Amino acid sequence: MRGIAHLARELGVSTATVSRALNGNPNVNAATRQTVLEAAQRLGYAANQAARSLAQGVTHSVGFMIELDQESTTSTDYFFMGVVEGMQAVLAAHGLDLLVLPCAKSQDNFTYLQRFVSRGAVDGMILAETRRIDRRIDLLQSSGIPFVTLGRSDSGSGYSWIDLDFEGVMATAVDRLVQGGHRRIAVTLPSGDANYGSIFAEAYRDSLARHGLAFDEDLVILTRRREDDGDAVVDGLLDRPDPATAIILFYEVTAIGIYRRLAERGLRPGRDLSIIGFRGEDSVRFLTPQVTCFHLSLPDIGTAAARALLAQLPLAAPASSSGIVQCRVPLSLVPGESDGPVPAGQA
Amino acid sequence: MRGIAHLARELGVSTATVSRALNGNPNVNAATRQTVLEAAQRLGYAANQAARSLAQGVTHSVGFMIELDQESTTSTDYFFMGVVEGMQAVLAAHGLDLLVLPCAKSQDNFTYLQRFVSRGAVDGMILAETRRIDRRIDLLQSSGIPFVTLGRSDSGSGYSWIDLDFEGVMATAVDRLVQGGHRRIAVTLPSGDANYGSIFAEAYRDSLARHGLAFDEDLVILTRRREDDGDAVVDGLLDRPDPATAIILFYEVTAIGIYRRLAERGLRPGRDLSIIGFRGEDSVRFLTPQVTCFHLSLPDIGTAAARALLAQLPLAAPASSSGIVQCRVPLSLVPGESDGPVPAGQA
DNA sequence: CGTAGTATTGTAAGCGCTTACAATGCTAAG
DNA sequence: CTTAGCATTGTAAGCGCTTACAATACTACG
Repeated sequence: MRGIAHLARELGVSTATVSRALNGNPNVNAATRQTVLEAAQRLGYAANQAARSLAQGVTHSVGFMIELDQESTTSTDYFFMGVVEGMQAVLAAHGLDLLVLPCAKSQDNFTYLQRFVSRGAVDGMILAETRRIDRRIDLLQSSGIPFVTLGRSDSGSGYSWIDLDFEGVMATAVDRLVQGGHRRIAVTLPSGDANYGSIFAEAYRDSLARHGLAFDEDLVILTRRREDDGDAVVDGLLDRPDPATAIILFYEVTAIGIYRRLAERGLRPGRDLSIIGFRGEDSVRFLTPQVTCFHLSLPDIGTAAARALLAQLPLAAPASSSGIVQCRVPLSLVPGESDGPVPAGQA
Repeated sequence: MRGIAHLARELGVSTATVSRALNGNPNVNAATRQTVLEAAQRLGYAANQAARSLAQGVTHSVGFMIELDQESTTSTDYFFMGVVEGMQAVLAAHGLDLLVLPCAKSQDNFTYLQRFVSRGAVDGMILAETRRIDRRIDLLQSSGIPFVTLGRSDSGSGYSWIDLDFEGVMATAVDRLVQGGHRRIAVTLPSGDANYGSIFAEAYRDSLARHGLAFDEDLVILTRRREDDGDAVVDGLLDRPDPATAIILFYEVTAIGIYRRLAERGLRPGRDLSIIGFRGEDSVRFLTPQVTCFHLSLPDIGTAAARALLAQLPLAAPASSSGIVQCRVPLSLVPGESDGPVPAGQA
């Protein structure tokens, strides 16, 4: 606690020797190192972080910037923990600390990020909830600090990102439904300005097009991440001359409301309306029939992001090509009974 | 980006003046300050964090240590974001940065904490998931760093903590049930070693005792935070000579499984089994009949913790008595229809 | 025995910023 | 006209650590 000088004096060596011993510098007598390490342990000494950073010009920590949104607080939550877990594991293995930096939705996320970056508080950054147009990316690129984003963006160019394979998910889902004879396939999209909303929407149109199905904007419904929205979805899709026979949910939790509403109307999921959820969530596990959905390992996202960042850090990176990683993490389909072929005699 | 010296040279003043201007030191000519601030803005200058910390001996940041647990990931969940939101708001208002520090369950949380503390990486600490015996508290106390815990512990003494008013919750719940004629009141408790489990259990026994009800350990059931456990709960409580007529749930999500199982047995929540949940959770909102439960503002917990910490920091703390805050945040009962009087003709 | 070469340690110069203290230029009182 | 007193600015000494470079002590060799 009293600094390296204290420890050095105690041992009768110079601070340089202590520093070298502690940092694994090879130019130290093995015996000396041993002594120093023991003494450090005994006296509970740990190098002052600020001093180290200042002297080395490196912080040994990376930031993960997340946004706090009172509204969708519970949604980010689950996603968050799993991802952080993966990141933490990888970074820790490389001697890096992960600092989760929460930015209130109410404050300017650009300024918030800028503070940490320009102050040199972290060696690298990971961003979440990327927007289609996201100034933060330009900021990071121009500042030259290594970074990775969770989610693609149209801003910046040639930077590393990790994203979900929304295209693959959508293609698989639509293929499956079309296979079952569905031609009126609806979709729910997230309200909000994160880029994944747009991507999911595009993938939807593309997939329909591939099968020669017309796009009908009446089959597109914006939802929040709440079960309540199910009523509107069901009534909106079925009470029309050309009702939808299937729906793909961005927020799987919507299934709860849909199931309830269907039950009220005496209808059954998988027969009267085929439902495919996007991302297997605990809160939907108990529904009967089981929701057909796509699964995903949250920690894997985190490790992927962390690795992508490591590739850019001046650590043991053996000149790994460009160092840029752009990866769409695939999700696997977990068949349930919430979807099925169009009943004979229906459109 | 190029340091305060660069800025100073650019302006033809000394670094001291620049520093003073930037830090709001009153001994600077107003005009000079203006010039400096403008130049800093224009050149995108921001003081190096490490250098500041080293010179000032203060980091202007506080850590919030959380534990990542793949298993119970969903438990910490929902809790996290809301609480962080409150903390962040209060701390930011005082010019402090909040660093969320995730510790993998697999690694030693004591060592993890120690690193950040002894390195002087933060000015203060907030701990979550306090254990009944928690060495981290002793560590923090002996290190002298200001800290607050979310949850009580038997370790340490005279430190600040914020916790939920489990006692109040339990008393209210039991009172309400007894009022309805219940005398066989069961409870579910969290498995795991966090202290709140023990506290909830004690409060349960105390409340029963207050009403002269005997404690029966058969009425105590350990659950995880999953809806599945409902089956065991229902069958275990009802299939016995002296069945329980009511149950208080630590994890409200258990209600989902209970409802399902009751339905399978042709029974109805609120009539055949009274249910009171502990903490209103989104995932249970959709159940019918609505679960009677206790509500809580997550951000309030966060702000309370942050304030308790601020009281210990050498900021604008006007000698606030001892600076120690120990507070049990009350929860409000939100009546639903999942509980009711014991039907006539029953035990 | 002298010397180049190697292993180990010490010396001291920063890293970029803050801040006590000294210095300067004024203003206003004597 | 002098000088005490205030406002403003500059000078320079660290903060605790790392690291280039110098110094020292050995070892092995010719």
